[in-house]
Amino acid sequence: MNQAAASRATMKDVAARAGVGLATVSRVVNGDAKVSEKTRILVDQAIADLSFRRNDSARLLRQGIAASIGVVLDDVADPFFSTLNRAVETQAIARKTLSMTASTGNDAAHAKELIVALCARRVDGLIVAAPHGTEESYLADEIRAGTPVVFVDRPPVALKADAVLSDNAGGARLGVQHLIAHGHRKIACLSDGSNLYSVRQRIEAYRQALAEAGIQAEPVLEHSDGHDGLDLGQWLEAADALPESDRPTALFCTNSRASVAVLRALRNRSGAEPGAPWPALLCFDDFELADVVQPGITVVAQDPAAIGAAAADLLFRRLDGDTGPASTITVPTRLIVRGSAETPPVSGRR
Amino acid sequence: MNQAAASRATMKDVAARAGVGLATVSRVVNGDAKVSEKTRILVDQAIADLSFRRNDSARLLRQGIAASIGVVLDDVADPFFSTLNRAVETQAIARKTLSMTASTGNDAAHAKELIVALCARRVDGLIVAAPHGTEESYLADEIRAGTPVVFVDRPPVALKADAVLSDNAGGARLGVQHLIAHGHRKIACLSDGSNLYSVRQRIEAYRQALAEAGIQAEPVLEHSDGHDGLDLGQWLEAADALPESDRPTALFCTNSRASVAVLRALRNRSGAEPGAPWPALLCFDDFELADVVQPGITVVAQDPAAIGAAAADLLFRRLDGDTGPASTITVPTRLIVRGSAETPPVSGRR
DNA sequence: TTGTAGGCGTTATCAT
DNA sequence: ATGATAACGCCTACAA
Repeated sequence: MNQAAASRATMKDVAARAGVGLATVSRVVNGDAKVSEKTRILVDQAIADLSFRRNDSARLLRQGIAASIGVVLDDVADPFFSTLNRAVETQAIARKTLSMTASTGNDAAHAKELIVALCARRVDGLIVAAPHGTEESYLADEIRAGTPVVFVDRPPVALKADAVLSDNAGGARLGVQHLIAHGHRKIACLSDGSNLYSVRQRIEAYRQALAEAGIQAEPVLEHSDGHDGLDLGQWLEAADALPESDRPTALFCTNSRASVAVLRALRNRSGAEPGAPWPALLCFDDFELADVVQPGITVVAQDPAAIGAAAADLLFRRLDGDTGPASTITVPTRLIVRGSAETPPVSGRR
Repeated sequence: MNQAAASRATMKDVAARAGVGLATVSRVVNGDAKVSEKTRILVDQAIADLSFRRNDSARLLRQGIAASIGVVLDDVADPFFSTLNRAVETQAIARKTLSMTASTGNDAAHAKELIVALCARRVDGLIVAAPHGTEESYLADEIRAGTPVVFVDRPPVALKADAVLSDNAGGARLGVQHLIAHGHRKIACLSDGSNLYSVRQRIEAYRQALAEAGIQAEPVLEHSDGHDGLDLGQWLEAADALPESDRPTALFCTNSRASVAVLRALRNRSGAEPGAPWPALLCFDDFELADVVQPGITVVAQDPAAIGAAAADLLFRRLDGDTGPASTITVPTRLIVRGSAETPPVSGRR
């Protein structure tokens, strides 16, 4: 019965069984017009008998393409990147292209290994969120060698290449202005991941928005991981202990990790009764259940699906032969008002 | 300068430039011992000059392996599957194996296309969450042809193959018992995705737990999508309108989509003041911020990372030649108490 | 319409 | 130690 467990039948086998030439089998398999009905049936029978399936790896090697792309992201389990990844995958599948995904863990050395491995497989192209500290020279080599690369979430630093980014500056600015419009002047800026390009952009925009509104920036109100030896919870405790006139009345979280940390800390505020008032809160990056938390969290939402789709578009355009200059696409962000940021500046007694 | 933009250098090119034979280049590239220092330097130089990089696709074709696996899941953007995916990827990378992921959207026909495409690429093996309605015959063919398949999240129905599952029954049973232990007898069972194997298992366990406790199952208290024409919000409204003696005092959500819907509905309960009491709530499947919502949501947590790791383990064991009988691994679930389920049965007046 | 032969970029088996 | 040469499984002129 199941005689062959190890190796699959090849076209040669099919040709032999059908008593025809190799090329004829190829023609049948590819639906090539010129083959007589008689031999087609013969071949189809042999194919069925041997349950032959064309080996696409061999086919693609011969044709010099891979019909697959590499997708290199910080972490495919992260909601932002997984959504981006899904959008890329959808575009790819529509073009009969498979995607090989790999997570860098934000480690530049690991990223390099992955990218090199992908290029060694001769993927048709690459979509990359390059970790901080990536030496781009090897990427430049790959691009020159003919593997187009589209950067996502962070632009290349010393490289002219396509990129798709969130409107970090615009979004952050809008968010901070929103807080200012609601009367806040003491606005803290909280970050976890301050070596990330996107986060740095947002912090910069925060400062600028303050300046534009004629508000003096105060370093005490800025907290980034690893900059003052405190974690976010400790920082909030310290802020609570500030004299009322210095205490922040609003919190701007520049990324979701900071947001989650802040939400947890606020939730567990020592000695607070359940309904104690929160400072105004505005988070960059939307998250599931942001509308369910009490109060609903106002956010500047990114659109990871749009980023992924745009990146795939760009990449496939290159694969289709577009040799135009490198372009950078900025994907808009959106302010979603849910209540947490629309409170007046009363410094919540804790 | 950049003369070659189109095609990369091949070993043949390197051999020519170094003035050596093809085989020698191969030896150098692979660090094969027997090659003189002199020629090695020569070849290395040529490699550098041409910035040659071995084409792994060709190499792997020759060696008859793919060094890559296929990962077919409902949706790589779903938190459960993306975490599972990440775990698989980690194991794969450790074995110098790349993973090609593909999302089925829970569509059996699409899943088949993806799997067939993956097998045509001759992936070494497959990790699959098969959509409901999958005809398994073609999978059986692939397995017979030598591509091992490990099922995740749902077992094969008419197939003897490896599988890694959550302890759906045990977890659901534990959860319902927890509610019962807190005095509840009117426990609703809410599902969104009732054609999913896992959800069906949980519903079944819910019924059994009730029966074991001597509680009469009441169909009115069970709601599944598409079974009564109501969405979850409407169902909750209807439940609120029930006479107090029939009204559920506790809610058991069998999956995260139901959980989210319920959380939203409870949050927006018509005419409820912010602090209005909730019924006891217990959700199957953990989620980010489950501890931040007020009250914290008690859940039966799954361990998608463990599932992914176990599946990869199983698959690689097969690839290493294990021909033992198919095994099914059940990954334990864990009850995480956070407050939402530990309230006595007072039917919250809305 | 059909078959033969050469090649895609490697590796593996022979000799030398 | 090194080099031809034949595979791997397929596609594609070119012939027949």
